[in-house]
Amino acid sequence: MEKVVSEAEELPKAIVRRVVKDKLSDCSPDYDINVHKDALLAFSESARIFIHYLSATANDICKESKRQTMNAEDIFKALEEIEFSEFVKPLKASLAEFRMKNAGKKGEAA
Amino acid sequence: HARMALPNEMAQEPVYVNAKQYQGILRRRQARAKAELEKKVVNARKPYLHESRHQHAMRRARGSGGRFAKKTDADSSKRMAEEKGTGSDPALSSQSAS
Amino acid sequence: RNLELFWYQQMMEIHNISVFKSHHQLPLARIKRIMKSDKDVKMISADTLVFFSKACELFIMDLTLRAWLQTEEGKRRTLQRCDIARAIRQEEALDFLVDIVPLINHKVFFLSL
DNA sequence: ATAGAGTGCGGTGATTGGCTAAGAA
DNA sequence: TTCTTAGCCAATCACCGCACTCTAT
Repeated sequence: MEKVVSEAEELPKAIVRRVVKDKLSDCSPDYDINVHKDALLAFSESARIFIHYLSATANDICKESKRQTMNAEDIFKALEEIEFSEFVKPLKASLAEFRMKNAGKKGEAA
Repeated sequence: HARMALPNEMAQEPVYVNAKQYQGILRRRQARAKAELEKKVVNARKPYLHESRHQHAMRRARGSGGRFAKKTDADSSKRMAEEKGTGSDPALSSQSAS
Repeated sequence: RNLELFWYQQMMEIHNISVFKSHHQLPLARIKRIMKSDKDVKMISADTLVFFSKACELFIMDLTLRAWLQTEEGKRRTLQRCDIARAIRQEEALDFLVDIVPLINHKVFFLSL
């Protein structure tokens, strides 16, 4: 008798709640939407499963092309495979963001 | 798109799912069945995650509305000499301030 | 003159970068731990981690929108578990969650992968 | 050579419960 | 209508990010 998943492998409730509530206030700006506790748990769990699902798919695609380390293209392909291609565009934007941040950090010259 | 009849877990009426996801769903289902069989798996949600944080919450000052109140030096410092009516009670009878 | 302008522009650039970067909601360390709980996952690059973090965030937002549609249809002001369950049944791409969020009121809770 | 896993150290926001309005039924 | 429950507050401390070193390729 023990817990199936460690709590350490779950996303923090407050953070999931913030993301959900932010989106809800975007959906319904006129009045506030409450979030049931079990609904929050379902969001958290679904997100966890989504990570595993995307991860497994991207891994398959990576192996399929006989490479060892997963790259961005694998993830984009995986997203299309699991029919979340709508995420690809915003993800590319966040990639540029991340590259900018990294470039700004490492490049030190005067 | 191709769909597969997935036996519903607790009803007799099957649910139709995306064929690509069918295998993965079954895999997870049988993994769970296996774990239930060999480990008597139960999901016991703890009421709280950390004992120390629970104790902290129980120990904290509260307004009359049950909300956490701002810490005052009156209670943090051991025994304040005496008196000093802590006139501050931020708790209002009304919850929303809009 | 030009030197001052140059450094001013550099500072603006840096400011823009630091404004941009402040966009991860989900803790990367937690995402990494979740991914590593799959035994097939060995190494995770920094890029990959950021992708998964953002993808996960997008996923939560997408599921929230679809669930909220159900909340509205029920003319309620509280998003509840059944809203998510019905949203999942309404979109084929979310079929992988059918066992995770069942329609009937049962808290069947989860085994990892 | 590069690039990610491991480790340790600060800094900090997630965690947390009693009361009651808000809302599900 | 009755009755259940989610939001509200903010102080501690577990954990996240980031620095570093070490190892693999």
